[in-house]
Amino acid sequence: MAPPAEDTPRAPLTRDRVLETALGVADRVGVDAVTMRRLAVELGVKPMSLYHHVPGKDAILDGLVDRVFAEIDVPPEGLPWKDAIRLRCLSARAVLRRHPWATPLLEGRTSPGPATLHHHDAVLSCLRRGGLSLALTAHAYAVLDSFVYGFALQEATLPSGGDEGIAELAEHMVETFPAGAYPHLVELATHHVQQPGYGFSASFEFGLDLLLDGIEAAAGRRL
Amino acid sequence: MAPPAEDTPRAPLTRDRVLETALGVADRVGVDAVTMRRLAVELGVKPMSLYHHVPGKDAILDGLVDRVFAEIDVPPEGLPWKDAIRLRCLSARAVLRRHPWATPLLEGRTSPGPATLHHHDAVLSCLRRGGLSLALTAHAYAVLDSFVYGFALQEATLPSGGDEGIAELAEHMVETFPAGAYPHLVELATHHVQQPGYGFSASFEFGLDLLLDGIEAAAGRRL
DNA sequence: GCTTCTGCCTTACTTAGTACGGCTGGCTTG
DNA sequence: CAAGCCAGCCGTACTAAGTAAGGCAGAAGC
Repeated sequence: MAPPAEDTPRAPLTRDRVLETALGVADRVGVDAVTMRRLAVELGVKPMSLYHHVPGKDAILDGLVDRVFAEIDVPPEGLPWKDAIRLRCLSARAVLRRHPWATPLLEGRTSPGPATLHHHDAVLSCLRRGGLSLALTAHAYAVLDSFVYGFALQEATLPSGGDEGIAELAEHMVETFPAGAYPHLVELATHHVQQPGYGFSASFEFGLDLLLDGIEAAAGRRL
Repeated sequence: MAPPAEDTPRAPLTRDRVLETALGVADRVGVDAVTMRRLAVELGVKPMSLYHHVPGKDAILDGLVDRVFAEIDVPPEGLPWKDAIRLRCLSARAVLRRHPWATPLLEGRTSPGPATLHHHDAVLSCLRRGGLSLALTAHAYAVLDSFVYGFALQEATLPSGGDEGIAELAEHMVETFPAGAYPHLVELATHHVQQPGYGFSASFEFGLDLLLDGIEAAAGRRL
């Protein structure tokens, strides 16, 4: 059937193929399914063979985080800092929506990879070249990161079905409340979340613009 | 030695005592040390006995999260919404600094406890009674939560030594960089973080006030 | 005094990460 | 061309952790 010269029983194991497989498993089944044994099966190999290419499971998770950072789009050159940062934040959130399992890993992982470091450096570069002082840059950096990760984290725990999924969840939760308890949660759940046109996502741009405008104003005051 | 009438070999096991012990272990050793076996030892009991008082480990983690929420201070009555929310956010962050292990647990846990729900309801109540529309309340809620959790999450992964600890970490990291790479990270680390008077914490109030002012302005525009 | 029930224990299974050493086939080297 | 070496993979086994199933003993009630 196949040409006998190259039946390639399988490609040789490499760190890269391990990470590739891990990313696939995480996207398809969830990050909890990323176990050494599972990866071994998917690669047609025995568990301990993985250790010849990665130091251990932590290194795999570190590698996954770095791959996710690498997916964040780089904005075109020449944009004003505010627009460039805005695009980066939007892209970061989009990436984290594609890989919801990744968000809890982002923080908490020590030893950032090259893509991670490069991303952070690029953000700082953009702010500084926009004329922000070092002190204000540090504030902006901390604040924007916090917001983007925090928001992504909330989205990651929400049901995957998007805004209708949220509405469904809200209905479920309200049903379990003791009657009369948490009136404002109930109000929000029934009169807002379950209304047509609701979108949790809209809050992201709302908050992001609040922060960006505020940073811009602070920059104008030479802070 | 001891009075024979009541040597109280040990208090009876209860869900509350289990949670109490778990909280202690998490604070002293970290949340990873909260294992069923460890809790059993601390309570002078065998592991499986715990299951007669809690359904499983997840329930214990849920309980811990709820206890943490319960520690958030309630602001005095009669404050303007902005001040009241500000105090709540500051208190929430302070609580999460006391229990750094808790931050990654907050989101991701399904089935929130009564203290958690009550806290959320109180925040919503405050915003609505401040005159914010339901839509703006939803935005404000999502945005503030994201920021507070995101910031706390960053703090949780930072070294516990406070701002000097950060400076030390920054120095360490810079040393591992290839020469010339990540110039802006290096600049930030050496010319800002390691300067006397630096405080990562200051960024929290910076960002919080940006958000609160922005929300207030939006409320003024009757959004 | 016997029953029942509550509270704790015993045993054992499952999943995961990973330490340690063995085997083998292809490439280097004489 | 043959011998050997080594990179890459495998087998075995240990540890830690969650938890399912049933047993036993002392206290409370009939």
